[in-house]
Amino acid sequence: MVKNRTRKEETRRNMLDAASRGFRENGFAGVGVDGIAKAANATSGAFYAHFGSKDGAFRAALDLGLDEVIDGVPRFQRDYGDGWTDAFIEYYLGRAHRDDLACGCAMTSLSPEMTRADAQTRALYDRKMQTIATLIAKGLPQFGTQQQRAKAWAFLGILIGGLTMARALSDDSAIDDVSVAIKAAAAGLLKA
Amino acid sequence: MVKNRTRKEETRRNMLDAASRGFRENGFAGVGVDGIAKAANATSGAFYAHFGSKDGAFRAALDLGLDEVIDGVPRFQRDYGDGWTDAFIEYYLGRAHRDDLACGCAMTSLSPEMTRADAQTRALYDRKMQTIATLIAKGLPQFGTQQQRAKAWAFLGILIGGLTMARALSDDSAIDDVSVAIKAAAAGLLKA
DNA sequence: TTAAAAATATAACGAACGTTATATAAATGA
DNA sequence: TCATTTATATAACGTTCGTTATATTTTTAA
Repeated sequence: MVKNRTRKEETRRNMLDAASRGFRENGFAGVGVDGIAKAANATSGAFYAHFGSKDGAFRAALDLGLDEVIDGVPRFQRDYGDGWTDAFIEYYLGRAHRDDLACGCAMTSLSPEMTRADAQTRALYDRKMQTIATLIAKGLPQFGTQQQRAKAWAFLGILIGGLTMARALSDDSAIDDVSVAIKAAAAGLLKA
Repeated sequence: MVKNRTRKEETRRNMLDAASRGFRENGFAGVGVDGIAKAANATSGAFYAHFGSKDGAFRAALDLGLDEVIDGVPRFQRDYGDGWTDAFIEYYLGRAHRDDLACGCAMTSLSPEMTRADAQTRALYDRKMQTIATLIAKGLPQFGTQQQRAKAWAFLGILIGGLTMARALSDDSAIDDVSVAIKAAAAGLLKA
């Protein structure tokens, strides 16, 4: 029983990993069920047993990806204290995260896909993004909850847009210009 | 000769329009050559005669889409003078632009596709984005060219990320919260 | 050890994919 | 008007798409 549960869950985890990478790198329409299954050393049969549909797998990947943010933000807040936003900005637009298309933040890679997602998936996105905004707002110096929340949304917006733009560019010095500018502006808008 | 040229160019324009809409709404992988051709009341034969490949059509759509920005920014600057940035922000995150997935700004809809585009297309993106940044920087109050350019990049980043997030959300009040917050932050980062 | 159940693999479906080759239609220049 | 060129349509290529049905393997419970 334990062995079975372990084996089954490992297959699922491998496929969820492959789906997460695939959807982030290639978008929902850019990767196929067979491709995801093959990347996880499995087959489409196992894929459908676990996720029911391609949309189901995308939803699971989105769920996991946004949970990584929900887990990550409090970790930054715990590890860096008041300077957590600077550390987070540095990480988010740093080279390592910028270059990691397959495992980077789900907010940047999957948000553009939401306009094409089904209602259930979009509802999930809404809920998780609200949670993320709340977590960020709690970590900002208090100027009243409303202003905190507005700054949290702006913070998310500039990070997502900045990373998207930096990744879209090819020229190294342009990428650097954008990264530096976004970092400064993201820090600045929290202080204002 | 004139009639022929007109007819040919009209077919091309129809297909370029359909490609622009299709790629923005569904992403590069989310729409097919036959679908684009059919949406333009044409066939794949004409498509390949005009664009050579699907990548070629995407490149043409990107080219046109970023040119719309390159034409639009100076128009805002001419029409609104010093207040052009506020007008631009209001337009960019306004309901009409937010809801118009098919014809909205190419920067927001196509930037996420660039990581998967070929080298030629990415080089085109680089060039046009530099042009756009320059146009925006020229319209900002002078604090030295370097700071202007940094602010231009940050301005683009927060608009792209903010619009992406607003479009990704489903709940109307959440969309409103994000839009309001992004508008204020975008205006604020230019004044700082 | 063996029957029952659960997990995974295989095979097949019609449809759509990007692309090429060829056929038809339209426009051009003599 | 009539041959020639150009633009567009049609047909077909092999491949991959998401999904289902069925077969096989693995695990579980007795």
